[in-house]
Amino acid sequence: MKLNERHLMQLAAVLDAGGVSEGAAMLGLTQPAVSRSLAMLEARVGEPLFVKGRRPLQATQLGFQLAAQGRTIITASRKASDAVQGFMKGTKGVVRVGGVPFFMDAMISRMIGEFQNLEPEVTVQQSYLNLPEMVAALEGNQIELGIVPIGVLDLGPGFEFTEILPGRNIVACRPGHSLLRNRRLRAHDLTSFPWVAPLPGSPLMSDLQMILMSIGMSDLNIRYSGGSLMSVINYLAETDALAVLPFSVVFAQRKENRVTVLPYEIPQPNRSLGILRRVGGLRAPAAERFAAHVTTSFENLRHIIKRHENAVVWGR
Amino acid sequence: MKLNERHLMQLAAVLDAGGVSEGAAMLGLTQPAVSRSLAMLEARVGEPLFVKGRRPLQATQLGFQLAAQGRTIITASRKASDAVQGFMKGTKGVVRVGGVPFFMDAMISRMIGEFQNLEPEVTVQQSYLNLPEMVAALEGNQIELGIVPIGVLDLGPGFEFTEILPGRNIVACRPGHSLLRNRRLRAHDLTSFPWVAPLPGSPLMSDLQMILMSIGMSDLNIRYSGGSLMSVINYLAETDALAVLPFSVVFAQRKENRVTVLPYEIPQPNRSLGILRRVGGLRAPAAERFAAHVTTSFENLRHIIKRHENAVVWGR
DNA sequence: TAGCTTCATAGCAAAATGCTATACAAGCGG
DNA sequence: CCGCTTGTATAGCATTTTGCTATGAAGCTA
Repeated sequence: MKLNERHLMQLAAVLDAGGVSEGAAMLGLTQPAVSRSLAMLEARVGEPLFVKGRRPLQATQLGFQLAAQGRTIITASRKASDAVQGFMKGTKGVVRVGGVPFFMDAMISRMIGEFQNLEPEVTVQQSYLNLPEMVAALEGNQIELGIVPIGVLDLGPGFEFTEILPGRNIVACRPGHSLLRNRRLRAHDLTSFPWVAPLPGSPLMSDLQMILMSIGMSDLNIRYSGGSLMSVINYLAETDALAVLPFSVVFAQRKENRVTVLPYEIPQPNRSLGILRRVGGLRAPAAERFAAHVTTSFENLRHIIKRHENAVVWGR
Repeated sequence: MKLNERHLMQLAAVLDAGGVSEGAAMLGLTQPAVSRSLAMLEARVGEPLFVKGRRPLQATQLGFQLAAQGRTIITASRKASDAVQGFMKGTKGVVRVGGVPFFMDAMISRMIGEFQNLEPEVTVQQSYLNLPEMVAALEGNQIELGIVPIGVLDLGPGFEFTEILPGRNIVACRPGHSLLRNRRLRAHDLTSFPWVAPLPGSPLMSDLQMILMSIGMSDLNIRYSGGSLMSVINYLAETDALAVLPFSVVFAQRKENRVTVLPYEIPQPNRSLGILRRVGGLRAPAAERFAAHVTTSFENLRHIIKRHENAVVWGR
């Protein structure tokens, strides 16, 4: 007993509007069209849906039950239309963002929150990815956007990279660390403390290698590795350990005052944080909106950093 | 932007089945039919719903969102079909029962419970009506069944009355009432106690008038009136008041032992409790089932009463 | 009972839907 | 890398459905 969904919708409209003519008008149809639909539905069902010879129109119990389903069909249909509208305007839908863990935790998660204060109907699915997986995920349409630091731009065609912040790493430690009292730090000062290692495969890991070389040490005393940003910060706050972190990540934590910058010059990576996406990919207006939001947020952040640095010699 | 609901359903089926051909099969259609539907939907939406040139078929985010709506449409449609099936078998739907208050409270409410243990998907809407309103409600299709005591069967055509229990009233009082100790009660013994009056307009009210006449008193000492069955029983249990009640109603309360029958013969009404319904009315299989259940329940009750009376001279 | 309003039916044109047959494209194994 | 397999898109056609206008029938109200 398969019923015609259109008929169910018309039934619902008629009951809600209180008459065939009104229901037809509500759907933008003529009265005879709806009248026939009801007759066909009734014939299909084999039971009366209306009490005959009654004005104003009165539905049977079965009529009410079917109308209830018709109503949910109407609702679903309108939701579908709304989803399309919202998708095109970028005010609805799902944005899947992959990113390197520390930046996601330190900055992007906040920006997602800000963004959703403006666009509450956009859902964001965050995932943690480093460059290789990110490229694969973009190509496989698993994510719309990637947040990643990239050096040489040799990703081939089909990808677009929007720079949002120049890469700049620092050595981080807890406030009150004994090294902060030294006027001029030497390399061997740093090697006498334990270090936190970033995740293997992350850009920071190769940066740590660079520092190692510049310091001239073949290996550091690494006692902790694998933690997320919160873990690392918690760890740094409790110990005298040192870690290589992006400056902006530490800057974003300035209000909490749990980590600070050790004034020691380290070699800087030739790399920028940016938004990676497919250029030939599918339209995803909500993702574009989010990308724009992230871009302007970082633009603002850059100014804030500059003002901050002018005001105080931060980290000393 | 009005989308075709059928297309949305097909989209959902295709995504759930994992392919156009499988989705088509699931809906009992051919692959080209569904393929074209998807193309039309995509054209209407103006955005791709599938990632092109990918096998296995991969939907876009928008495709997923629309499919979700399609899925609810499919569900609603199936629910509508189920509602029809259930209606015809009498296993689904709404039964609206009107009845005289005391019988509804004493017996029918229990039977509704029993019935729904067998037919959990039938909803029952109970209302309290006396005969005139009940006839109007049946004619106006506000209720399917009425439970009412009727004397002369002059309801005109279009109504059907199924007798379920002969009318038999008794005088009720609390167990331990002083009158129960009297061997032979006289009329004036009863008039020296206060009485509970039934609701005005109820059959019991006219029965009370009859008793009044048989006792030869022009008025009784009425101190309480208007209560539902529970109120009346609570009242009787607390006082030495007397009340005219249908025997079966008191019998139904025998386990609680809060009211009992005073062994005094009163004139019996020429009236039977029964189920009233429209004969030319709409089919209502669930209501028929319920009516059958009530009928057999009362049939059983009649036997139980008989056995009970054989075993003990009840009420003394 | 007359008149008004509202629903049902008739008849027709246009669109949508379904089918079969066939062309096309993506993955896969040799 | 080529052909094979599998699955999707397109073509063409018959049928059904859907929409409209015009008109008839039926309740309600005065």
